[in-house]
Amino acid sequence: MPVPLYQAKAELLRTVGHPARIRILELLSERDHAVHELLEQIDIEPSNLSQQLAVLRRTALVTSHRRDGAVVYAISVPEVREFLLSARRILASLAAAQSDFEPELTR
Amino acid sequence: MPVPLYQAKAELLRTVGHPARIRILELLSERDHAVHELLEQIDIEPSNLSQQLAVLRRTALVTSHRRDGAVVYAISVPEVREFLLSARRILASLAAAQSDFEPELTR
DNA sequence: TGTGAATGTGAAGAACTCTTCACATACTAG
DNA sequence: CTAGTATGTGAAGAGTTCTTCACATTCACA
Repeated sequence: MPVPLYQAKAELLRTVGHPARIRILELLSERDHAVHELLEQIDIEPSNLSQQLAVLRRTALVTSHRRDGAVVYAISVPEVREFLLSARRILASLAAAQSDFEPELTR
Repeated sequence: MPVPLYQAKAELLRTVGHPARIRILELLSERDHAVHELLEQIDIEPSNLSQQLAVLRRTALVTSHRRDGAVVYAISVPEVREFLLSARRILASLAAAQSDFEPELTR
């Protein structure tokens, strides 16, 4: 096994592991968004959004370009969508496993 | 969209986003491992391994039970495997996208 | 029951990440 | 050119996560 792969994976996961950044990636995986459109959807300060976008740019998960005077962001690789779904499936599965026990635990 | 879902996803991703914990999950997704078997494969202190296992237990990603005097760990939900593959696919895709440009950049 | 190997825990400091704020830059329209 | 809106950056402090270390617990079995 290539040793630095764990590092790279860990970095990727930590990069995505932030509520605002997940929100951004989910919005972008529906369609490209201008920064001001993201701002309408996500409740954070403009400069904070900018910071989070910078983090995603640094890891090359998103790309940006200027269109009609606004900066438009896009997902750089389509695999991101499947990845987010995959995370959701784990959560669903964990939640299901927990609720199997809840009847016993809550009585 | 359910608001706390981003939180939960972010937490999950941050939990998995650690080299040792990824290594553990990959080993466990091949087959169950006793703690001392994990120790042979991963180069960290026993107590550190124990800490990382505790983190994974807390988020219910793994389960443990004692078998023949040793503590054996197992993946709790099978979706973890697909999730890790999914992460690898993004990395591969990002790497491919980068190397498309390398010829220009390195000359 | 006593010893040793295996596993786990708590606490502390180092290292890292987040948010915020003040300011910088970019571009558009008047 | 000038004002105004949109976007980005740097730096500081608060908060969080990691690693380490000393020690606790568990269990097998002599």
